[in-house]
Amino acid sequence: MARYAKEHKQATRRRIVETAGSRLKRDGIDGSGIATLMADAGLTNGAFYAHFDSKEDLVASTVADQLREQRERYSGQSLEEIVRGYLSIQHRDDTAGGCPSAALLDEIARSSESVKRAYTDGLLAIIDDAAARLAPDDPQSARVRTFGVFALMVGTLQVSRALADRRLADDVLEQGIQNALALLGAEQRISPSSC
Amino acid sequence: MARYAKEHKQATRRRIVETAGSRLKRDGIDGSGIATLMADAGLTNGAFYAHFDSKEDLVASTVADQLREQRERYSGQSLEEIVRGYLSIQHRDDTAGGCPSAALLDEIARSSESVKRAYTDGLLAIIDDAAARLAPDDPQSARVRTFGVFALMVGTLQVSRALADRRLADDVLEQGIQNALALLGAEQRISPSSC
DNA sequence: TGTACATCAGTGAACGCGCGTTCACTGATGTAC
DNA sequence: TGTACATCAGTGAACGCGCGTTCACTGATGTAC
Repeated sequence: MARYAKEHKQATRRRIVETAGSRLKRDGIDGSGIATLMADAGLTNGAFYAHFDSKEDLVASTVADQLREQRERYSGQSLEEIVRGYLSIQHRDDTAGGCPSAALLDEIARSSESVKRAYTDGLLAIIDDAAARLAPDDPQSARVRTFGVFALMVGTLQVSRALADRRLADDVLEQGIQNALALLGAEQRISPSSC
Repeated sequence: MARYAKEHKQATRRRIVETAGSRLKRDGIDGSGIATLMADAGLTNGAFYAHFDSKEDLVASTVADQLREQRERYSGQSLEEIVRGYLSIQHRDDTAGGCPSAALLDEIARSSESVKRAYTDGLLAIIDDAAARLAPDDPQSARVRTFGVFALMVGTLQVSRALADRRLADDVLEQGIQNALALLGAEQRISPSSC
């Protein structure tokens, strides 16, 4: 009945979403056209609408996929490793392969509700993972504090990327590591021994 | 000799730069066309190139102007007032009238060297003002620490803007205020009394 | 004071191009006989 | 085993539109006589 293995189309869709991840992070949402996104996946523009309702639909799917990938990456690392990797020079210099928040956050803020919803849901999963590790007894209370540390890391990476002075940009990253670890340390101190 | 008062053209240029500030922050760099930017200033697209070499030239000028305006705004406020104003719900909900870093940072990071240079220079002036207040005896040493607090505020505002859940977005802002004040406090403690 | 003129800020149409989206089609596939 | 066929993932040209940029022009201005 099925002329192609039923995984075929799904695999193509997954390939589009994955290559779109790099392209969107490198060139931005407004800076990436459908034809380019499809060419990255080895296809032509016409096939796009067999997989997605609209560009917005692809962006929402890609944002969700990127955050899922980030979440998996973090699951094998300690919180300190996450901070040091996130605020590393390699990550700063690899926008296309890095954190979708740092690459796209202000475009996501300007996007439709569906993109923001995909972003919120995907980010909450990451934050709740980290919060559970930070305060195993009461992860709910650690959620907002974890958001705070995450926001600090995102802002630091973005500032470092936007500075034209490389040495200054490197110093800002290093300062960000210290700030993030200080905030994490302050919060970890809360459960074992207050004051 | 001069058919128009010599301030005339400069005033028009200033008007374009000012109205472009709001438009760029609202719709992004890639999201704002020349014709729209000129219409905002009450002009038509053709006059653009009498004032600027290119769109990039306008963007660099606008980024510099926006940071100059921000700097003036902050000069009349205490550091704590700046933090509370920056991470307020009003600022979060007024992208067009707010901080250019929070609105444009990842597009600036993708921009040409000249835009990044304008951003770096404009931001350094703001940071050095704050560093001088934080550590009057040795502002140079406080520069990078001030960058750290600034980056935390930018990231927090951006995350708050991108979240689809308003209550969560408000909580993130509040947490950001506490984090920023904690980092400022920790640093102020350094000069008066260590430990 | 009144008229002719040079200046130049701003107009608006046009350039080639890429955008998001649509659609008639192609051609490789697995199935049916 | 070999041929005819239905399926449908993917093609590529086309749609109207807005992009950044160029340019021949208009028309209000202040100056010169």
